[in-house]
Amino acid sequence: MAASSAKHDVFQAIADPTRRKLLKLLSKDEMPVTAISEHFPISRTAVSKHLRVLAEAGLVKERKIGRETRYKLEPDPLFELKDWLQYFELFWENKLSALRLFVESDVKEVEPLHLTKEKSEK
Amino acid sequence: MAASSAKHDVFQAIADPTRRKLLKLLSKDEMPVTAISEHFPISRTAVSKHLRVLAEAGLVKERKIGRETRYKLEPDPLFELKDWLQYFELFWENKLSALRLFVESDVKEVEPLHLTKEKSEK
DNA sequence: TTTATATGAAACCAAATGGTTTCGCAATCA
DNA sequence: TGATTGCGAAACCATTTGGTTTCATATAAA
Repeated sequence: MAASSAKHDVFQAIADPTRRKLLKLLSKDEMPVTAISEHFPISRTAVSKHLRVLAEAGLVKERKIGRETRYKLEPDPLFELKDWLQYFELFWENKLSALRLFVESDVKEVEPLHLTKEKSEK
Repeated sequence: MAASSAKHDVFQAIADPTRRKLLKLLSKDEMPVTAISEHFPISRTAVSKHLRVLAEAGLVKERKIGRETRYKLEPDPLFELKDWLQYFELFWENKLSALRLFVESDVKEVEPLHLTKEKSEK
């Protein structure tokens, strides 16, 4: 199951900014194509093609209702991305550890990259 | 800082499987181009081009040593990806919550989105 | 039954992408 | 001083990508 065999994988699907915007939009509501396209400066057909790419990657699900097709987010495939990222998290954590050491050891300020705070530890 | 202005952003950089493999490889060691290319079925020049894309996205850092150029992973830009993902995590967590509720309350009409079978009844 | 709406399919196009081969140039080795 | 190695730049190529416009079809509304 979840045989993401298709020609479009998640990584490729989210590479395009329009498609990323589509995903956000469809996370809020299930929407028909025409309504969706109103949020974009490109043609309805172009949006439709993006939607197909997303569908092939399993990121949206379509449902026909009368003459319209409604699309909605299907977030599951993003797990793959999360998994992939996880591996690298290891490395930035190492960096953060190094940074923490550095900060603790004295010296001035170091623009904490991203961390809110926490890990004051000890 | 981190003004990811360049023409290649992280999302696009990781869209290509070869580049993803490159990132993993370079997470282990800093390596010169020729050594790197030995891990790939494509030409050294092609690898070099991929490396440039990654560099533009800030995902690798190059260092010249004598006649060779060594590349290593620079994981920071992946934060952007993580942030982006985080938004959607909300949704799959909701799904899990919904699922939990469903299972707990054993109602039938909810149409378990993705799970083909299992826990369909009680 | 006509007419209008919603959408996908097709054909087409320019630009980007992922490759290749050839070439030039610095840096090291004999 | 050559000769060799490591690498990027350039030119080139086929395919993919992100768009467009036009057309066909199914459903809904008059």
